[in-house]
Amino acid sequence: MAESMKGLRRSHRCTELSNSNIGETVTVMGWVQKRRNLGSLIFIDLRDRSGLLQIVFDENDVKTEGFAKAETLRSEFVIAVVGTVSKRGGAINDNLVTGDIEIRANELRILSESLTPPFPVEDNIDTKEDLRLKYRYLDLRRPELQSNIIMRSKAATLVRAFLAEEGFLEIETPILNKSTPEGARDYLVPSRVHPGTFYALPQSPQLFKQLLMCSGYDRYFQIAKCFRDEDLRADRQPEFTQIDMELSFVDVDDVIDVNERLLAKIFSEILNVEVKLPMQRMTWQEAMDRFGSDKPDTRFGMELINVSDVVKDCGFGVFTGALENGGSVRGINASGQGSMPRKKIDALVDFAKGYGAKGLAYLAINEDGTYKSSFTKFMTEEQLEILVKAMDGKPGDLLLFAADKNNIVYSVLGALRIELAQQLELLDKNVYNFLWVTEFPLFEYSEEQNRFVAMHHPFTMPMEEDLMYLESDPGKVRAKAYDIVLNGTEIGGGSVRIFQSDVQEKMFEVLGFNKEDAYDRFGFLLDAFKYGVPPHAGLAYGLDRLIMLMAKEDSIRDVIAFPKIKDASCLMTKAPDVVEKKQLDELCIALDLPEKEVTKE
RNA sequence: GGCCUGGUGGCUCAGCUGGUUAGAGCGCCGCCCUGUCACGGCGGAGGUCGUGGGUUCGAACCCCAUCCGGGUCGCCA
Repeated sequence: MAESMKGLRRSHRCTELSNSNIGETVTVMGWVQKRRNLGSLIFIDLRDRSGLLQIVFDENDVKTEGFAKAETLRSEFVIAVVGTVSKRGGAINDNLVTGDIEIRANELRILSESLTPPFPVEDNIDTKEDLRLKYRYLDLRRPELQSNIIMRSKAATLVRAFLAEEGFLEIETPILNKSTPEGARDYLVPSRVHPGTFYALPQSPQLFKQLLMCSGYDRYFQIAKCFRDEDLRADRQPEFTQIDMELSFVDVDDVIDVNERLLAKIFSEILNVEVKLPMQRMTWQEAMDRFGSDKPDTRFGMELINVSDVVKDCGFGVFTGALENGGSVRGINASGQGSMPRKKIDALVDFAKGYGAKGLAYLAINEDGTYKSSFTKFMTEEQLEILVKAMDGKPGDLLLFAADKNNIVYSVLGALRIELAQQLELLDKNVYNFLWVTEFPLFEYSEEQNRFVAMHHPFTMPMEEDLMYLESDPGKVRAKAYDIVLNGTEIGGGSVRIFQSDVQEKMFEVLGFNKEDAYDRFGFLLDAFKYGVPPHAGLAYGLDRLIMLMAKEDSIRDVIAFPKIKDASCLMTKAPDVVEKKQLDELCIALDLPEKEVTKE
């Protein structure tokens, strides 16, 4: 019995009304949040994206028929109400923006009825996420998600306005692309016109934005959808959004400068947080040495301390063995945690093993200055004392040590540091610590592939002073690459690009591509570089992660309208799904599946 | 692919070492109620304990398998 809204026009959103409108006749439309039926007086909280507004139905105002209709109202019905803005007849509700007014209804129309929703449409973190995602359209009605989505929209608008002001042009790049060899797995799209061939969805607009620089567009940006067919995480979705930009005739500092001002603008306008500029910077090596991470969370201390020199002659084989294998021994001081129960320490040891450690050595300093430790018996009193001193250990502290190859030590202690901070509740979501991490290594060695691979991507410019090592000692070469880190999350990254073909060719050599391979894959870019290419550099943000942190959420799913679950499927639409055989035939695709039948006739 | 964790009315949970009829709050339905806003009062409905198998006199609970979520490692240039 849905009614028409014919003849009515919404005059205000719920919270656009205030006591300055008292006496006015208005028309409001929205969803029934809640009804309170007192018998011959019915209160409704009306909800729209702006908030809540109380409607009161009194038979004297709304007539017998209208009142009877009001009695049938239930949660999530969509209604239109014509009535008079009035001062509240009862007490003021301080919890509502509109808590001092109400609408006395003269006319009610039920525009749409609703089933009882499967979960309450209110801020409520308890409902299981799979249910919320199955009914995402209801979940999205909740104020928390509405405010996240609205914040996201505001941020996008600000980005566009700011970058336009700075002379950037917004240019779209193709979604149907050529598959790239390195990097993440591509999502593939079969070509009907060219059977047996596939487009790839973009992992980022990287090559196109470089070409735009070649074409003279100077300063480009795009709020771009990107796709990577890899496993999901709380902060990783198979499709996500980048704020992507590229600039010509610039170097590292130019990119950093414009982006610091962009971030400051967004945080100021949306969160009213004033970001101090310039932001802190740190080289990759310093970040690893101090925090065991290339995206350090600088909201708390507990920094790594290298004690390799202190323990090099001790009797503890775990320590000396690691050093003999070219590794290191490092520790963190969980100050004040010396009385941590054995069970909890054991859990930390298990945690460390999850990151590749063979174990985790600990030393608790009791309040009386004595030690409780997993390795005291291997070291002399004097050696222990020097170690404790190196760690700045005080009574009541807990020292944790990892001994292994450097990359394992870094990753174990880096992760442990975050884990402890979480346990100790040291992470304040109201604090925003920005950090630029610079001078990343150009390559990392892949044990699996037995060769160097690009840490950022193969078009990243080496630092001038390291160019001489490009062939002789690639592992030593640092890149003009930078990440922007916020509270331990990488929210963006970029680099200065190679624009000289001889450097680019050397780069490909180190990566193990021969000239033909390189041309086959990136020939269009290499050719473009032959016709006049400006020095250029760029950066891309993960918009989802940025908004997640601004909204103080723990998952990017809470800032994406229609996210996918862990297995990359959508609980609401059931994508991905099988397709009709006819569609496959047209694409000349035959399936060769392990088991299940997958095609519906 | 590995590890950790969860699945009990619509929702959120409790349910002891395996023991009688599986409970609570909220929600839902009906009746009453003129100032509620966590409205109130009275009454009521609603459960294959994710699924399949096993152990047992007896299984929500133990075992095996499996399905569905979440976190994480690998992976993500």
